[in-house]
Amino acid sequence: MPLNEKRWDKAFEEPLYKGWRNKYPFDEKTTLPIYSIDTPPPYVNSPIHIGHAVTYAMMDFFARFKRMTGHHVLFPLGLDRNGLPIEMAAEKKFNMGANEVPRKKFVQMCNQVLEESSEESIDSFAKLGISFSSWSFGTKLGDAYYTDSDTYRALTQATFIDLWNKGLVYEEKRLNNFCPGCQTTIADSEIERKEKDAFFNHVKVRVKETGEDVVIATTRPELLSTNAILIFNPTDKRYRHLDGKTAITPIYGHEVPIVADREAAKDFGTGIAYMSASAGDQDAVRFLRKRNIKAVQSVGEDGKMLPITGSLEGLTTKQARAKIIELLKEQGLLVKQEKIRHSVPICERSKHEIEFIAMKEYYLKQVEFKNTIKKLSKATPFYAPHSKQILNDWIDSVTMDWAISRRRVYATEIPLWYCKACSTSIVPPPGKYYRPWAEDPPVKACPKCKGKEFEPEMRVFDTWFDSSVSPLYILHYTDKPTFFKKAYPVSLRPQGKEIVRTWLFYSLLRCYQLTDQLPFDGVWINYHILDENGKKMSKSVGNVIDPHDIIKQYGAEVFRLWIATEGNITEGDLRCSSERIAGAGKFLTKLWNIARFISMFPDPPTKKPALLDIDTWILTELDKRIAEANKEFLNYNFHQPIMSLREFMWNIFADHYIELVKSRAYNKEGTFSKKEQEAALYTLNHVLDTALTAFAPVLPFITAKIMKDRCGKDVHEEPFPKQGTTQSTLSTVLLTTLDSVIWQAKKQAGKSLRTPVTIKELPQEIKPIEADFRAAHSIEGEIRYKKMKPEDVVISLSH
RNA sequence: GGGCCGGUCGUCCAGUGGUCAGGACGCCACCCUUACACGGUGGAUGUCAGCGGUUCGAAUCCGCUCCGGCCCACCA
Repeated sequence: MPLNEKRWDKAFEEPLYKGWRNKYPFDEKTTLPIYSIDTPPPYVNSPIHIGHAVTYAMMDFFARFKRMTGHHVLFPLGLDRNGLPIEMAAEKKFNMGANEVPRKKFVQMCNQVLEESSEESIDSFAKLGISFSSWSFGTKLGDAYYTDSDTYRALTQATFIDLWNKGLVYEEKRLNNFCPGCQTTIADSEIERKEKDAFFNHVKVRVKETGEDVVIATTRPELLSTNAILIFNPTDKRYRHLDGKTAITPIYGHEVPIVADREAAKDFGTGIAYMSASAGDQDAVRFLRKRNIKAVQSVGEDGKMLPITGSLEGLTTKQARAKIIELLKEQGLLVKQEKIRHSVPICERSKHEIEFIAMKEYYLKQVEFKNTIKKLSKATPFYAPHSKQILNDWIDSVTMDWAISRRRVYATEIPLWYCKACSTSIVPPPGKYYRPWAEDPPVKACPKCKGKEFEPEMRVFDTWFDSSVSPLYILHYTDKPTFFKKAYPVSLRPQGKEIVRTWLFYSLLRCYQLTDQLPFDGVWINYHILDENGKKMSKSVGNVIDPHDIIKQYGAEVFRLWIATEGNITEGDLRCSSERIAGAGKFLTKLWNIARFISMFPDPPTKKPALLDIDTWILTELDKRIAEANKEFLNYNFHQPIMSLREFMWNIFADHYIELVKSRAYNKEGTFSKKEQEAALYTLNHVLDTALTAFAPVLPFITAKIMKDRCGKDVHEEPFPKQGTTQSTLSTVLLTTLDSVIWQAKKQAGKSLRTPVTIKELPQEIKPIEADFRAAHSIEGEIRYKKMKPEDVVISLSH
């Protein structure tokens, strides 16, 4: 059946993607090998950005390819709805703090925000033609899921209970990263750094034994009350004589030791520094742990100074800093204030400066698993391989266990109660979703002291504690153990490089702790989409490209083709410009017209006819590309094979083969036999069908439409083409050069390409295809064949 | 300070030892040749960041340097 429309139109996409919405459900009873993708649930609160669009489209390449190679694909859609961003959105919307309203009310407020923002983001995915297993939210295998659903939270809690019972969780009071903005402890991985202006305050300190003054430099003078030690570098001659002496803390008069320590930098500040037991930064935290100095809190959980700081009590750290500077000035102890720029730790979400406060938190053991995770990392293939380094670097830098408890509201509750009488922890049985703050404990009396009064745990989990069990969630770890056993590990974990230290690391840790196995068969790491100038896209800069607009303007298919042709996102960042996306679309028109041309001829014979040499030649060329696609698609490399197929279709198949066999396909003058004509028709159709099938994972729309309109078949039900066995000896370079030489000769003479020519001698390789060649170039007269280069062919124009 | 990625025509990217270094977009010229002017044919444009080394031969391998981007560790 001939194609009617003159060119590909993005309007063709809508009925197609609508038709795919329920086309690829997951059947747990499948006998096919299972291929599962642990999709990264995007956060609902913000619309899908271009990076999501690109990476999800690529996951769709993988899913469609795997289906065509005989796999049953689990490709779930998930949305992440836990955590701070939702709380912050709710606080903003209702202009109320989370702590100002009853918990129940605040959870309702969060739910309302979620209600309003959830569905919109899915729309872009649908338009992109993503073949998710399901688009409806539910609890069946393959269903779309929310990370805050009761089922998901029940799984998170069940895994906590398991780890608790295995003795991998403990509670301890330690200096922790505390974000005054979020009012909660946060993990090291949630800390960013920011350059800030500050004053380096040079302060005199009296040495007790010698009576001399040394000058220390500090950016945090408000922590002087908890001064624990003065340090200088052992190689520093200026201070060597002070080793083992005693310093008297200014203002407070406490006596502290002076010691030599390698961590003191000779050339920084004055070379001698004080270390506060309340820790001014992460480095100090580590130092205190090393020297076994007991942490003393000087800043309260509300960010205000505690009584230990004397006259600073009740002030914020900022006010306290100003006040103590005044006090030091009054006493003549402030030598000078030097303006410096230094980096301070800030919370990656609220951007507040981190305070280090001693609080009791739950920890999950991870330090003792470092070597194990290193091994898991080693055993897991990464695409691209060099991305593994990001993970290994992070593993090496882990020095403390993971603080998993958070003092927030909209997240999975820690499922614990405590006996009021004897403080025994009450752990419920796994399998249900528990909200201790709203429910009674699972026991009537404390198993230890028979007490009947209980205190609920109010804290929640770090959201990565939820996300890190996504492989277990999508394969139904707890409720379908038989299926889980068959399908685990997940086939592929695709994710961004920026969450290697969180999502990937924690997933490996937790899934291993729970299952004693590698969670993934492979990890695919994507880099980022930058704007056309190579800058990171951000709302404040205003260089954000919305995938919605791209799809609206160019269509999803153009966008998908651009993704495959622009470069390789597993190798490095890619730049995105709408001009280049538009340029990619030209090939769709070309492909459409190739198909339209071929579709205008009568149907080819169903049985393969005897082919002419030139037919075998094009099949051989096609085979090379099919072989490459089969090999590279397996390694998640779509860029090269698609470029190569595109080049083949345009510059070899259309430009040379089609031009050369056109006359035979029409056979208007009866120059060719019916069999020969059929051979051309067969080859034209066969190449087209094969190429369309090979393009189908990347270009699902146009290939489906062409296939359907021409012969009623669904290209996505076809098996991926296998490499054929055709062997042709005809040289592609020779043939294309020769075409070119003749076209050029006609052009230079200002003649039409149909102008008859006489060519007395041609390279001998052309002899087997003489009839096609003669017809294509309108060659008249006798031709002799000999060994020669195509460039040396003499063309004489007949008229 | 450590790590990763990159530095190839005006622009964006391929190319990981072997003939004149490819493509796309853009540019120039000619052509509406009955699938396609979102096309065709042809053309211009590059000391492949720099220096040194390995090799018969290097954009490609090794070393150093410089320049971008990102991550980590950082300085009281």
